[in-house]
Amino acid sequence: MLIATWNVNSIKSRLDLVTRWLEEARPDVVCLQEIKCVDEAFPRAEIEALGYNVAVHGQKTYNGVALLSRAPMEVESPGGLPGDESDEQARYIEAAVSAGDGVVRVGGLYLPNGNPAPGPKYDYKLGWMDRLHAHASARLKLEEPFILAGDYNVIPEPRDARRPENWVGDALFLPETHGAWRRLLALGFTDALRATDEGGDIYTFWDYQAGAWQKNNGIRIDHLLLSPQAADRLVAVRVDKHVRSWERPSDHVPVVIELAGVERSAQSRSLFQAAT
DNA sequence: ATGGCTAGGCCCCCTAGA
Repeated sequence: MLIATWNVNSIKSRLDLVTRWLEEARPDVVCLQEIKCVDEAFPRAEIEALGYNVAVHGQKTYNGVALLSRAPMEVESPGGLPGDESDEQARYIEAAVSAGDGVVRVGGLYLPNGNPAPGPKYDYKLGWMDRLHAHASARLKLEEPFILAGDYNVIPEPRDARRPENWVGDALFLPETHGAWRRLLALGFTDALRATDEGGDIYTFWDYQAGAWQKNNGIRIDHLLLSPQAADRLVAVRVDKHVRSWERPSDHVPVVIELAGVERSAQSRSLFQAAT
């Protein structure tokens, strides 16, 4: 079973690339972030035509998340991250996806950027991370395969940036951000990429500006965190870096994991096969 | 990054991103 996350930076501007990548990668479940549209404006029919069920938690202009699944899914309603009824930003969606004779729970998230820090936006980021911690802790008690995937806007360590010195003082790299990230992992999550590759120079975002892509001046901020039951089944992780070189790309690229012991849909394929 | 792109909005200049 292939599960992916991708910040597409507007689904309307990126629809052609998204369909191209879905046909190429054939993931079973996809978490999309920054769709930047209301639910009604999501290009549902075009995605469904590729064999996906679609669940959307959007808003006008900013943010917005969606889940795509080949298998039937039961979506948590209403969307949004629990813990603050007054929060109107569309940044979290969760569903239980049927997988063989079992279920895989997937939470798709778009964690606030938080800049400039300090300030109200950074306070919102830290508050959001506190709420994510509380929600994740409750979900882990279910002892299910659970994947929290998305754009975390967190550079976990210096090796996750080509130029870490550029990020000192940034909301993505501040000590308080790192503390909240580590508390989340300490609940019992596994950072999927780090479970399979201890090296540096693995990035998921390259800025549009200043030739960042050409210089490989990237950062790793898109992550899949796995519950113990999911980590036990982790087979492989892949960053689809080549998508950044496509025409009119998102500034983020897809990250894909393969879980074993969960039946693959007939049309999906193994990461190992895809890599050859 | 002192912000060099990119996207959305009601839109010819602003906000936001990371």
